[in-house]
Amino acid sequence: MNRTNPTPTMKDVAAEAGVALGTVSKVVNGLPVGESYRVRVEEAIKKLNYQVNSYAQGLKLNKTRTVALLIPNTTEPFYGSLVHHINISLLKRQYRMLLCCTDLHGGLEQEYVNMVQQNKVDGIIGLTYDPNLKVDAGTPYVSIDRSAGPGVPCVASDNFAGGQLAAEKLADLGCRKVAFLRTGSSLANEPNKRKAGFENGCLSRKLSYEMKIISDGEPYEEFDRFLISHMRDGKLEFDGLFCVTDSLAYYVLKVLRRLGLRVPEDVQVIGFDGIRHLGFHDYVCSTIVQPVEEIAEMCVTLLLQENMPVKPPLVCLPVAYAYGGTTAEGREGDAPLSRQ
Amino acid sequence: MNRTNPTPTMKDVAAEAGVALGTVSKVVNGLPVGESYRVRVEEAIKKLNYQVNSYAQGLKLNKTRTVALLIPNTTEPFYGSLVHHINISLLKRQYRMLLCCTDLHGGLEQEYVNMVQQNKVDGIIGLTYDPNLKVDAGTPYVSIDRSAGPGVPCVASDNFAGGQLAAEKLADLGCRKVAFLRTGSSLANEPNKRKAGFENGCLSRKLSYEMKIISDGEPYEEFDRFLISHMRDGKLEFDGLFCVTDSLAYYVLKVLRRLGLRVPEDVQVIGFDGIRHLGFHDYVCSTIVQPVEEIAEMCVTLLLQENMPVKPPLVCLPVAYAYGGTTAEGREGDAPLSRQ
DNA sequence: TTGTATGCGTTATCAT
DNA sequence: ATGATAACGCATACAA
Repeated sequence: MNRTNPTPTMKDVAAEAGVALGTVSKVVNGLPVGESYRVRVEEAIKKLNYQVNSYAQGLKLNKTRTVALLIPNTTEPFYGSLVHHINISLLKRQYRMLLCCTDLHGGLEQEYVNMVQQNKVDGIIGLTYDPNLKVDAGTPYVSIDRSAGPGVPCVASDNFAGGQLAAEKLADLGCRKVAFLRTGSSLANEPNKRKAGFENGCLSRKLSYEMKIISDGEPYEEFDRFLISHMRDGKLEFDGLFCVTDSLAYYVLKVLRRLGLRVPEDVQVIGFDGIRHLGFHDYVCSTIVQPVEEIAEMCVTLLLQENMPVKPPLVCLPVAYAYGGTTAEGREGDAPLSRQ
Repeated sequence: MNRTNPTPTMKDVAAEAGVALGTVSKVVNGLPVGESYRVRVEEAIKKLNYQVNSYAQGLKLNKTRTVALLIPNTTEPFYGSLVHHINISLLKRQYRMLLCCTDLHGGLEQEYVNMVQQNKVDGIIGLTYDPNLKVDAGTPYVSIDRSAGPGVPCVASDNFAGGQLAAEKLADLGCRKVAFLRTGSSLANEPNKRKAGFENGCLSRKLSYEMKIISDGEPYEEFDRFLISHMRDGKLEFDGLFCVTDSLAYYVLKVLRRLGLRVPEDVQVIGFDGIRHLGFHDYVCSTIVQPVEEIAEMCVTLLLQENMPVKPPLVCLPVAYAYGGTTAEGREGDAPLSRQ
């Protein structure tokens, strides 16, 4: 009544309750305090609608309950899904999440790291492409899909096993001659292991295979040319294709359609990621599904885990095959989900 | 050298440079200071790798350069796109963004509002569904797609015009009898105006139309039944469909295919949102495109605009039609973009 | 068990 | 123009 304080502080609460400042702090933090005091303080808190100022708290404790997530964007489904699940894992633990989309211009990643470090985040989770990103040693850091140096855990799907699984599936489904199609970043990261896993699977199943790998700048049309060059009398030499992502598979499916090839009758296609159309409809294609939720949870767990003498340098989470209409397989096992 | 301070403070910089604390502050904040002092301070900053502690700054200034974004999720493409562009608009202005995905359980929206208010954000942008969400009067707030009471600007696409445009397009493309299919939240929001706009367009073009509107809990199969009930000898009574979202259009396209109907030959379909497959491939369908980037920019501008005596209660941004393969139209004008 | 006093790192007000 | 000092809101060590 005496003053019209817009946002009440602990001092106001103390005055209102007629107790000392420290007592209020203890009540707020759940420390033992006399019953009668506790009640009075809680009443005052309710009455004034008091909330602790997390900036004052953060300054004092040097802990902010805030984590930054660095990711290229939230428009591509895999990233969007990752962001979503990391956000939920964090919120579950009462942690706030600072989002930094990095792909507007290259080289911005370091800038964001600096920015969030200055903001005193308690940790950083990053899916980044800057090979020599420097994050302060004092800031806990977990990297997704890319090893970021010693001491920094990397969380990823088991990409090697996924590639192998793709080869095995194609073999099981009757393929004799397959191809691996890849595009993407040329720097060392976990998804690159899909290729090695696929090769390994092909070899162990005696599957004859070829590779078409284009690098970042090159146009997707290279794949058109590759496929056309492997056509004989309107038939494709391959009866199975493994695309490094569902996104690429989507493109390739369009090319195949244009070439008059039927999927899966003429050629079977397996992608990677486990993307669903529009977020929750059916799969884009038969695919190796990344365990996005588990990746999210693992990142958060590793990041926030205290007193861990040594953190695992690389955590690979199991992938699974899912039928998505572009393989011969019927619906046993993993049926494609659609809304409802 | 004397002490191994993990993170240097202004005091350390002052000591290093041999100047007073206040001088350092001025240099950091770009206030006028003697040239020789400035140089010495800047050198010390570089040497110690000093960064201002934004928590101390936030406490002092009661400004945090942080905005919270409340959104259902980042897995559905429209939301993902919105998050992305808002993030970019904010980062451009050196603002940080706190992300809160709200759809894990209902009713959590209020909890997040409290949480971020306590975190002293400078503002909140929300795409929310809680009809009686209470945000502190002191916290600037901008709502997307839903009016959130007096004094709170609402930013949305021009949904009415979009609905009308859809009807006009269908009429232009030769449709005689069309239907509007809708599902979604029953509470008052801007997207609901798509229906009124569509009706208006139909009336002005003398298009005969019907509506099929199902509410939140009901299964999508209601649309199957609706369409089947309007079949005559294997032909659909409608030659045009307007779906309230691209997501619904995607579902409906599958139903139509199952029913043996060709799109766009037998029936043309227009959706709403302007979603692209996997984020950057072609459109899901011919569609009314929401200007997501402009919505994002408008939200941020309105939110951060100071000294605005009165903020606009409702801002409607122009939509556009885009060809996406499910209408008769050729590729003139808005061709469907695909990678490359 | 409760109250008091100090300091977290910064900005801003005031003398100098 | 520069330097000392108080205050932002909170937690905590210490005194009562």
